[in-house]
Amino acid sequence: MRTTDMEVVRGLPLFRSMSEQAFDDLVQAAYVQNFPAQLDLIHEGEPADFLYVVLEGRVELYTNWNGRSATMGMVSPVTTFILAAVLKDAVCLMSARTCERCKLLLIPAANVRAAFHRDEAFSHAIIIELADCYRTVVKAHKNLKLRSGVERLANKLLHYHTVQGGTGRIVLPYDKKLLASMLAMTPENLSRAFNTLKPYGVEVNGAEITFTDLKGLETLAKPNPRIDDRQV
Amino acid sequence: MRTTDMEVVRGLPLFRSMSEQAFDDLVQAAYVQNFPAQLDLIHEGEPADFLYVVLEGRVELYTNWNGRSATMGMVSPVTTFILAAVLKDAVCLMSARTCERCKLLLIPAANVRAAFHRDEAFSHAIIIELADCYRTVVKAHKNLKLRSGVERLANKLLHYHTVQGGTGRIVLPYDKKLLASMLAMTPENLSRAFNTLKPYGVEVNGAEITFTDLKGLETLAKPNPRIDDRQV
DNA sequence: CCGAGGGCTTGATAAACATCAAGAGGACGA
DNA sequence: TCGTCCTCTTGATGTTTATCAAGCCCTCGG
Repeated sequence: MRTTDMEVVRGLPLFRSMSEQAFDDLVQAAYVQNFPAQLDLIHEGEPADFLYVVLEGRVELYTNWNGRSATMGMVSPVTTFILAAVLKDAVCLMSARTCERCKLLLIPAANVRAAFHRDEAFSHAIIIELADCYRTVVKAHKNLKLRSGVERLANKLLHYHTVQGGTGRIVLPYDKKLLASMLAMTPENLSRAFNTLKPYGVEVNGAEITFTDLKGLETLAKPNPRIDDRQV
Repeated sequence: MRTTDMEVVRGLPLFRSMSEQAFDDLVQAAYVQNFPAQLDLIHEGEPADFLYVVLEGRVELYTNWNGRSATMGMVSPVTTFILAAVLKDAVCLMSARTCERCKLLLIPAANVRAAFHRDEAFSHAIIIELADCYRTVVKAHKNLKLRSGVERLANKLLHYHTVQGGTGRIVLPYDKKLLASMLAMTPENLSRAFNTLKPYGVEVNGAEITFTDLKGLETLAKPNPRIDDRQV
């Protein structure tokens, strides 16, 4: 692993507080690998052999049942995924595939489990990380249960607007097909939802969106920190 | 706290492995309280002051947004709830209310946080508990995203059938109004969903349900351990 | 320059689900 | 005993969302 990659990983809240020794052990056993776009990394139902860390590119978590498919989440750099399955030594509940070319760090599951038994600071960091994961899924669940498709889109747009500096103009970070599946809707309905938001000052131009009536949009969206904010 | 209550709590996976000392400290600070039915215990958005343990009765976790309401889960004895918020010292993401008369153990949040910093076995138990919580919500999310209302009902019935001994006959543990909100549907649609299942050998008689074509029902329901099983 | 394919949009149609209204039946207290 | 309340069910209707089909536009390779 390149030194810069290692420093970035070391800087994550999950690894920041663990001992030098324990971190070195973990990194020794791990390896970095590049994957092409659209490659299946994990199939749900299989054991979790590695804790993954996304260094570059984006990974989609999804799930299947009875011929249907649903996107469960997107993982951006620099974040870990399938931590819970690794810790429990259980099968994965979700599948994962690369959206684009990705650079990933793979840490063998057994080493992660050994590390948290040996390093107390690490196990405390895991507790916070797992609590965050849990709360993230609860928020996603609330988003889906309480809001219509249009409302989910409106809040997602406001979220991007905040993240991208609040200039009244954003660029969608994904193509609309992927955005649709993140919002649990079909591409057709995403298109219609954008039309529904037109009277609220949402102007679409390819991946570029401008807002001419932010207050109106917020009145519709009614953003809520306990659904929309990462850090709550 | 009565001795028998204390023994039951001590026997939970979350508390089983912690030291005598640490458990005593926790219990000293805690207190048992009885609550009437339909009482609000927690409002989402408020700080998590206590870790709750349900000793008797059932508690509903729910959430509100923009005038709408959704049931997020039911807590049965003997189980804890709002662990994640307590550990993070964060606001609750869900509200909680008693369904019936309840006996609860309330452990002050600060004591829980102190305990996991002091007792390593406890922090390991917390990790497993949080991983379980996480995976439970992921399963609930999959259930909602991938299945129709009728399919969710069919799987819930099969689940009860297994839990209640597989005799071809079950008794619903909740009234149908609550069952409906657990299945994320209206009472009207639950009633219609039961009718849809009639051709699959599901006979309803108040809270008592008999199955005359389990194979047919399973063909429709397509139960999946990674959605329906508690222990996966 | 053309043609193929993919992303995106739009319209028509159908399925799933919620809402509103009404009524049957049972529990309970006056 | 009666009336009231509540649960549950059923029908009619409207909303939301998915599906199917078609077409536009852009890119890319020949």
